[in-house]
Amino acid sequence: MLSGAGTTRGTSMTEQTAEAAPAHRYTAELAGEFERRWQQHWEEHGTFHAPNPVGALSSDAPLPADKMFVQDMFPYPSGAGLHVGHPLGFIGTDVFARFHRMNGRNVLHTMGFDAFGLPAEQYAVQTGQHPRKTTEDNIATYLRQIRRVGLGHDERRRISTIDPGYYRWTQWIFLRIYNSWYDESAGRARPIAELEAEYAKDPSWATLSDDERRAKIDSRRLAYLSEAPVNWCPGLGTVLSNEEVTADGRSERGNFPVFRRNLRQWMMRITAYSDRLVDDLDRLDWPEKIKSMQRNWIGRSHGARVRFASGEHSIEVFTTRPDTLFGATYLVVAPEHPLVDSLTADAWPSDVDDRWTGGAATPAEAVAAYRLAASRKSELDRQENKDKTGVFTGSYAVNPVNGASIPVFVADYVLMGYGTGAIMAVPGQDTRDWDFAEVFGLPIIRTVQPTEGFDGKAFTGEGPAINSGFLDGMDVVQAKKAITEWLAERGAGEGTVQYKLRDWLFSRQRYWGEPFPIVYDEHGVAHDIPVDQLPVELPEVDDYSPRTFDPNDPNTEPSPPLSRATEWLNVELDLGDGPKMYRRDANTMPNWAGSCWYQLRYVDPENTDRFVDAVNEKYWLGPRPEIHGSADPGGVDLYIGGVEHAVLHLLYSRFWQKVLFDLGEVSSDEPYRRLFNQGYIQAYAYTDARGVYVPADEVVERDGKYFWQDQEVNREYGKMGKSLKNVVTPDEMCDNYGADTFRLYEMSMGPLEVSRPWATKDVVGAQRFLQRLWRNMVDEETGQLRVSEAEPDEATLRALHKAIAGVREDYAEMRYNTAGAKLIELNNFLTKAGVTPRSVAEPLVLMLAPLCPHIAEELWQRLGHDTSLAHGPFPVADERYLVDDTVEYPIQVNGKVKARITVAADADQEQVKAVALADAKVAELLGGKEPRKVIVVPGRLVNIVA
RNA sequence: GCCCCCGUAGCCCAAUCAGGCAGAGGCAGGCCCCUUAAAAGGGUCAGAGUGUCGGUUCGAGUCCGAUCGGGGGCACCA
Repeated sequence: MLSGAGTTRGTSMTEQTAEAAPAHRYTAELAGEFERRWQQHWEEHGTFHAPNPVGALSSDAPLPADKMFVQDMFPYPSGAGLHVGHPLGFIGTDVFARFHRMNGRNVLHTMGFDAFGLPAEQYAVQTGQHPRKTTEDNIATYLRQIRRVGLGHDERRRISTIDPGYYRWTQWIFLRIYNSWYDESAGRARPIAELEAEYAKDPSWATLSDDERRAKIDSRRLAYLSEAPVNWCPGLGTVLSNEEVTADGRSERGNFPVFRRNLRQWMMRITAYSDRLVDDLDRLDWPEKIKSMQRNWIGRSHGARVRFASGEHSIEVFTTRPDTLFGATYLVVAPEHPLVDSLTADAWPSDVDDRWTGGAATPAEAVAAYRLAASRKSELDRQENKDKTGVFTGSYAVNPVNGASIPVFVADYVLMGYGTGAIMAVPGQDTRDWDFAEVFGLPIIRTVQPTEGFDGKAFTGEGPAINSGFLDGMDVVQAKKAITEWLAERGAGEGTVQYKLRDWLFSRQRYWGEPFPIVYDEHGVAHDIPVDQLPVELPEVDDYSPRTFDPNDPNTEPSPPLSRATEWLNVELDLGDGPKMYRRDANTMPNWAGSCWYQLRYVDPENTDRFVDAVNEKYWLGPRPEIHGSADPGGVDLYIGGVEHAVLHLLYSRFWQKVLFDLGEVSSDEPYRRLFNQGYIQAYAYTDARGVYVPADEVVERDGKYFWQDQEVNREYGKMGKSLKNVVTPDEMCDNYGADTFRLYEMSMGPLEVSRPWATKDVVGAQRFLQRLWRNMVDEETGQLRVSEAEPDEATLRALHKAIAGVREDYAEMRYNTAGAKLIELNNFLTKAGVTPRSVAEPLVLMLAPLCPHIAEELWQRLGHDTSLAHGPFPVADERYLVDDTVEYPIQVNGKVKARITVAADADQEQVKAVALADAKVAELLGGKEPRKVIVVPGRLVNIVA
């Protein structure tokens, strides 16, 4: 037994049962015995091997008529092992995969490991054990745990991102991206060589120096080095992507402060794909929640840039509401805006409002003080304190639409990182501007007629334009169009689209990641490693840690561990102009790199010539418009995982897929056609009076209160975790109940997408069902089969076919909880009947197989079949038994059920009505009067309105 | 502050898409059988009018509008 927690009682009870129970009862021991046997059988027979059309994994036998690619989100092999929450989605995909496999599909279902990552590296830093060793040990544990659950994986397709044979191709894809540029006019990525060829057509190209040409090319690459503000996290010793930084400016992992620093780092030009990443969401069968999170993150907004003259300068603002231009009563620029210094006037105007000066004698003093204060505010301060602050620059700008002179302010409610870092403030239609205008006593002009009865401040709704000259009377959409055209004609602005999405920071200062396939020459110029020299393998090092610093000290520099591996770092290579010394890139790729393309490697894991063979890729992942409609992007048929990767993995992966698609490397332009988010298994945890967690399995409930060792404890609801002392493991469940019981229980707890509390005491219900089903087919005393060869009666056939029809539909719709209930119902029918006809037992076993494959295989074999049921057949309902001869109608009088009648199923509405009115109880209630109305709902009920 | 999802027996959930008898299934509970005893055995019984208010309808758990409670996402993004 792996874990001692919570198993003492269970084990002794199991042993006791085993002693007392009939020899052939379906107990945890018996289940465990044949579960191990069937797991071995499947492995030895390659039961779940899905043949490829071509290559190493192809087969001589003809391919099945249809395919199905089912995938779980790439697990990280944590050292803590699995708890019962982890396999929930895995079982969900397994049931789906098994159902479709039984229906004759060629089903690809496997699982590999996203194995680079911080925990193994941190463990290595503490213990000196190589992260590869830690990771491989964890993978072995993980595989042992999932094997016990009976997942039908094609184990030939197991991959791991840390294998050089895998990350060779991760590096190869990086180079493909590096050697590409985005052609805006074509709307797709193209090889960088084609850009160079286009540049070369221009005679001036030849006049440029090598360095100038290189710089021009490099600035267009989809993977590029950039000296730009990045998220520097001293506590982790690495930089982070925007997606890895929480809204309050801390690292998602470790919760350390993150600072903006200018550093030279690798970036991925994901912004080139902003529009396609938004637009193509419409072509995906994904939960709306995830789509809206991605839309939100990309943050596309349509608007206009407008230029306001201020002295010799021009201040460009971005607005989504150009229609409100007549109501712009002041401008605001961000404290970091490059024009701030030149806009700052020498002296205040004589009539300056006291509120505008910040108490300073000159604008320069006021602005300097304000900028200093703003720079000291953390992201968190800026967010939490929404009181409007700012100072007047002393300058005025001209509103291009009416020539009005309006003051220019510096205020930190305008962010340099979005739009142009400057806004036109329209307090009448914007709450933030209204708040600011109130504090500073600025004029407010309404330019949209508020709806009647509106008594709020800023009006952000729709309405006709007012106080807006030639726009008056237009609705918002018309006015936007008209003013945008007006501005464009005068060169004062133009329509534009703005995004929140930023390029993806792609380098990390860690050891345990993919090295970059890049070297630098003596001039610091980057060169890519020739493809035939990949992979660039990680060197052995003595010290795995990056330098970490005081988490609160932003004035520190990243120092990656690979920069100390000097022998590896400095390398002699022949890159086409003879052997020369180069210096390797000491950064590694972020954890997300390996998971950006793993579905492609699952398809062709052993291919050494290509990352995936084109024929295999098209077969498993290609678009299938004939089935999914003309807009079908292709991709994995069902992808199940948690919602936490909504804007990380799922966005990055889509981006890589699109680049590879543009370059002609793959046939689908989306990686995951259908996405499904499973819920989480949650658990109760208990704390004592000191707030210390106590073992959850030792807590007892009395009168709605909870006690541990006779002291009352406080109940919390949430995650399962070691520190919360409430972990339940799949190993315990397999030991105490068997894997099939565990699978059935997890799938029966509720719909897959819903989070639910774990309740070990409820698991017995699933076991009892399997016990009864077993007993209906196998004699508990002798172990002999006890099915009847006699033909079942009509009622039994009706129960069977009703179950078949319902269960089939439930599996197809992933309603496993109701599928399980229907199987229990059918089994209860057999229990009551006291006899199990073979012609019912066999379909029942087959229908049980996706949920509980081991017991189903065992019974199938005992029923006399010598091949696995993994490939079906799955029963098909006979329509004959789905329609009843007679129907019982409840009779409502004024909406309340008062009587029941039974009529022939083919009776028409008039006949049903006649029988209903003739019913004695109904006649009595009507008292001889004519009903006002009689409603007959065919097959359902009759309602009489008296 | 804005947006999304969810509130059904003591508990987990069906029925909500397409309005038509509130119950498929499980846990816990009562009773009976089996057992020297026990149960993770067998059988059987009971239990809520669907968070609240209002509307539409012959008829509402289901549709619409409020409101309360829980969960999640976004948040000075112009």
